[in-house]
Amino acid sequence: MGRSPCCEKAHTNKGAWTKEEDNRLIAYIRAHGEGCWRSLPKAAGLLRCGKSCRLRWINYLRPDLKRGNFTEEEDELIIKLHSLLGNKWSLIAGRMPGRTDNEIKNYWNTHIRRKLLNQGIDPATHRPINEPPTVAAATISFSTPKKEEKITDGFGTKDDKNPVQERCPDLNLELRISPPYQHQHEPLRNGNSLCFACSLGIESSTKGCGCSDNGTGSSKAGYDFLGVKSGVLDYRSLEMK
DNA sequence: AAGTAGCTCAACCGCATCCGC
DNA sequence: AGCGGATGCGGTTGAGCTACT
Repeated sequence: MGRSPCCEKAHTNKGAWTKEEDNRLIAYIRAHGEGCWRSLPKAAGLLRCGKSCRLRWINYLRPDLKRGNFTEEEDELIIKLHSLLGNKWSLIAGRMPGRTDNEIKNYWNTHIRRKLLNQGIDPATHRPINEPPTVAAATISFSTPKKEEKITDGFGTKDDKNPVQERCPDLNLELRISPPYQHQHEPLRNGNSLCFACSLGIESSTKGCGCSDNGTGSSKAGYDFLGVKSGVLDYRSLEMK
């Protein structure tokens, strides 16, 4: 059957945006707000597809964008977040106010990757390139994998015959996480437990999560994954998108 | 000055996911 | 529950720029 194209390609501009187009888009969104990208181009008088408008706004025109070079602190934060989240650029961007996923992705590919390689660190695994295999490996789970679901996590695609796993047999690519050992015997003070996704604010609701946050706010309960709450990695101070 | 190799980043493409019906 | 449209995401491309020969 096939999906219909997101827009009528024969009647849309492509390539670099002109100042005039930018102004039209800015004016329209200021007047009407974001949303309904599909109908926006027509309403705004733009010969662009909705996707293109959305991308232009999010990556370039949004007033809250920081622009400019990344600081050393931002570098380190990107590296930390990437080591936790993999190539989940939108999640990483959500924890870096004023930065876009596209910007971070480009910056990673052009600067940080090379920087890590120069330091002898594998940018995919965040381990020394020549490090011998170790026994322990952190395992992270954002959700219960569906049957036949393939999950990409920045370390490759997880299949039964995952070549990455063959190369790195110590890597547990099931990516599950459990609370620290003592919590398994010692319930949290308020009786709640919280999954990693809710703890980091990745899961926007508990609908598909199943943790016992019950909408009480992810900052209230939960264990301190990698020091997220204790300040080793303090993401609470960072705004969400 | 001309050629070209390398780099950067805005933009595109296709697929995944969400959500209303 | 299933379908289909809308939106979001990550990988990739290519134009423009700079550095080097």
